[in-house]
Amino acid sequence: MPPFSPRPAPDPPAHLAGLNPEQLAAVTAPDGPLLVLAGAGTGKTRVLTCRLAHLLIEGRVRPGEVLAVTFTNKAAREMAERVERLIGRSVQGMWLGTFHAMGVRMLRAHAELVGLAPSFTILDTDDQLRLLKQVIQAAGLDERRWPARGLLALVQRWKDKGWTPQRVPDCELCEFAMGRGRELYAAYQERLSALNACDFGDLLLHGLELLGTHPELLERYRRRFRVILVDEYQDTNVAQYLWLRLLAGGHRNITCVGDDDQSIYSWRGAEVGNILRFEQDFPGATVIRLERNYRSTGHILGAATGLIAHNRARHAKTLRSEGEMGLPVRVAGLWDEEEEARWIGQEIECLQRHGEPLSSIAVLVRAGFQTRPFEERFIQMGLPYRVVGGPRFYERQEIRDAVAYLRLVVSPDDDLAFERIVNLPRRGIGEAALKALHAAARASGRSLVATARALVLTDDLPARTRGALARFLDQLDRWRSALAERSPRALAELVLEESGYVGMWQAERTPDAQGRLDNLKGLAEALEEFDTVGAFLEHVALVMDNAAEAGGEVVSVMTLHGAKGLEFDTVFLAGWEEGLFPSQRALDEGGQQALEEERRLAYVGITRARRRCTISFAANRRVYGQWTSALPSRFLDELPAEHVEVLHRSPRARPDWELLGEPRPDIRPAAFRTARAAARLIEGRAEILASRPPAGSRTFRVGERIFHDKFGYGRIEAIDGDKLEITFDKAGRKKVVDSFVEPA
DNA sequence: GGATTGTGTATTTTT
DNA sequence: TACACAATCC
Repeated sequence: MPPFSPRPAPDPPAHLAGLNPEQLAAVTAPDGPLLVLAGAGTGKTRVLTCRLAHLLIEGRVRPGEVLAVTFTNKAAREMAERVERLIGRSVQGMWLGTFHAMGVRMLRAHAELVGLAPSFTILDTDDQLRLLKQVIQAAGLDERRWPARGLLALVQRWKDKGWTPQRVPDCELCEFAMGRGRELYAAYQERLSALNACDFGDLLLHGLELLGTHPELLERYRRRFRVILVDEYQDTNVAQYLWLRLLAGGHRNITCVGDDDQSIYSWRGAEVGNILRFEQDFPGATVIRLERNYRSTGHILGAATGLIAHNRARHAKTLRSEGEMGLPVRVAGLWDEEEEARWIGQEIECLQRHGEPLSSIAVLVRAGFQTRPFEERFIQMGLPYRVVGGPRFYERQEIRDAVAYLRLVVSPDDDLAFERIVNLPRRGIGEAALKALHAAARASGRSLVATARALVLTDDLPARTRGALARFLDQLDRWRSALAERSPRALAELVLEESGYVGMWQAERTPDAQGRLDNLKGLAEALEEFDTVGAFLEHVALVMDNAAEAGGEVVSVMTLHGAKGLEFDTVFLAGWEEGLFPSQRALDEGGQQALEEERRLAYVGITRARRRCTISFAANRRVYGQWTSALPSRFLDELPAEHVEVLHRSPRARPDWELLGEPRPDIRPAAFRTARAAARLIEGRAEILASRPPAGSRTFRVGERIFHDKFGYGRIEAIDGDKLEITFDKAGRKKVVDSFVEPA
């Protein structure tokens, strides 16, 4: 060993190792307001978790003094895990979770201050709709003209803005039921508190009311939460923003991390303005930009930044790639959605054959219904896939029913749960009986179950109904007494079995009945993890998680919204057509703002890709069963040409061939596994081989007669570049791209 | 009280 | 096209 070795620079503490200078600055920033503008793939989550860990390790704050909020349970879980790994102990005592989870926690502690009992229930969407429907009926309005759905959307929007009924400005009122919106909203709130219930919006709205009207309480929480951290700040709505501002108002130790370019939830109340205005809200705030992207290759990043540069309302950021340029973003035009699915399926098979894991591949679409052609094709091919974010476990009908049973057993006065399942399975307690019950309940001011107990002792109901109701109440009592004796799981099994609910599905002969029974079994299993049924119900209300999150060797198919926060080596962005993406709705109603949000969505999509990004559009698409033609999305024109390769429909259906390793003979395309599938594949190939020549290769004249595969014969009315306006003999006037048209 | 026909309407979605 | 819901009939 040499006698004198130069003293090595002290290693940074383990939790700070590997951070770049900007990240380090954000992590170690002093107290006070801090905004971290973190572009896509710049290590946003890492900075947030490291900062929290750093503050704890340095002893600047104790776990019990931290409030850390996220938007999803998944993000909260991830954050907890990562912080625990960094600090080497549990985050016990910390307030770490979603806005809503933190809201309930606060509200349970002070429920009586907003007129609720601490055991209040949290309603799901179904309950809300049922309640609103009742409110609309009670107001004597025509339910068809003023549907509960519309009122729900409106009330939700108002709550997102932090408005109680009194605070709704007059100008908002013309929208619903000739200005009666506020009155209906107020009636709904009254019903909620009569039921000792809250909807999701209330979890924050009540909290806001609580802190706003009880200064001593606010002071207490301000002292308690010495440090506040917020993830995805661009997604906060006004209520959440006000809540944070109240809590951070004293010490102003608030760190917000977000990216205005990834704000895609304005339709759910998110206000990009919150992040754009941070420096005004917290004067003297430190703003740190993270602009080094570690995720995507140069071409992908170039395409994404070039696209987003078309937006005006944004914090200017310049994302830089650290790595190689990689492959340009490919753009492919296909004939219709089926061909699009076929082509992408084939591309994926090719990747798979060259050793790419399917789990590193995703197909992203604008709207849920677009997953269908992909599912059909992938099933046909035998390509393993998963639609991520479809109907969520706890939103399934059978699960909600089962949960309603449990709710009713735990709290007999839960009217909404009662209504949901009194006659499910059929017990002969129909609409008429329910109506009578309702009337009596209103008169006595008691719950439906309590009213029913009284009513079965009288002659007010027909004997048959009375018997049925009495039997049901009896069962309820038995289940309730079993509550103390049995484990949550055993209780659920008892209730679902004895009520005949399981039997109802067993008797059903529809193909999905077995799936529902499996789900019920899954529910029972989920109950194992809870000590009490009550704890489980709280979990269900707050954590509408996707079950089966566990990955496998499958391709992910999901919406662009669902893909936020995820990344894949290979991404296919399908359906880039005017009217679909950007969506018609955004185009029609939202003006510039909505268009910019669609563009941000496109930006989110492209930046999900690490190495390969392919965008496709179809010339024809079935919309509500009608064939419609569409033009390529304007976003395609906005991609900088130097980062894009337009694929012409050539026989070379072999993407990225040279960049990938040698074909692995042991992985055969799935389609070759069966002879029938092979035949289909050949069919698919043949179509691509025989496809029309590339756009612009043929010239047309106005007035020329043409033929179009889907619309038949027609006459060219106008020409705009490669777009033709054609009056079809059968299908009417349409705009189509010239490559899909041939001379008659 | 329950089955059947007809009508209307369709993004994005976490909690 | 598909599905959910409401009015209608038995």
